[in-house]
Amino acid sequence: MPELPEVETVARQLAPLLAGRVLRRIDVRGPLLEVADRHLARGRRVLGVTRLGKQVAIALGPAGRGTAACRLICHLRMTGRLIWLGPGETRGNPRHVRATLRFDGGRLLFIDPRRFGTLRMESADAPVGNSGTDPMDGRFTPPVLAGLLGGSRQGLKPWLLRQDRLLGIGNIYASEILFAARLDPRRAAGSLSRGEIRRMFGAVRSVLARAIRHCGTTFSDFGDTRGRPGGFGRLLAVYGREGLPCRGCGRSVRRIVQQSRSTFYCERCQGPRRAGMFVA
DNA sequence: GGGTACCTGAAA
DNA sequence: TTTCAGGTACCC
Repeated sequence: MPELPEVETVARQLAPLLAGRVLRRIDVRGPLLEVADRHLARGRRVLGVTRLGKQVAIALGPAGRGTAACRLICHLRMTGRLIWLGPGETRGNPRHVRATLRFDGGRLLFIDPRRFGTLRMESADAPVGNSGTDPMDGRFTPPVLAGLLGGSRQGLKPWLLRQDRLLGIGNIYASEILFAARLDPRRAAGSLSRGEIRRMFGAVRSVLARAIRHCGTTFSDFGDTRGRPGGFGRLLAVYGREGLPCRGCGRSVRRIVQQSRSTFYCERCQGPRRAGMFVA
């Protein structure tokens, strides 16, 4: 589930649950986190929980005099989930628990069936990886987007998945953003006009912001005792809607494959502009 | 650039 | 049984 809106939701929900708590111990199953790093985490207080790209960052204070602050970075990849359990609380017998972070007054379960997810410890001043621009950051503007698109000949949809350009966009929101921007996913990323870049900028912001407001597209709770999916799923315009009528024009939504991954779009709404073209 | 691999489970 | 899945590292 985790693209930017889902990870943002997780971080926002975790922040008030974890802030101020002391991390007592981390138990792992498998090679998720080195013994030395697990030891390093003990006894530290949580300063905050934020999103870094698609990752959840748990900032930890120093462990004593002369020690530096650090942070735990969790990447959920495809199937990772973070579930908070208060004192004595249980959730049946959860399968695929890869790590348990034990705090005063509760524990955080890292559940990940496919085991693609990662957990690592780094120093608080480590540079944020992959160097892409966060599209929800105020420094992201249409000229910045224009610079990132540069002269790229890559298709727009594969381009949107690149974490060294924009952070946090994945396969669902890439299709949704291009539908909102009325841009063909196969267009070369570097071929957009200034007006099209403005449209794309607006779509990136509005689609992600709306998905965040609806707590993402699908995922089970945590913090909340009931399993509750994100509310954005029913608002998807094209993703997962192959053959269904486009919400804009009614024509059936197409699915194509780009770089071995599904792309959904509407040929009419995202086709070449007709205005200004010669008519036969 | 694009294809494949990583791993498991759900759905076709 | 086969295919597909919200991510990304690594191969040519």
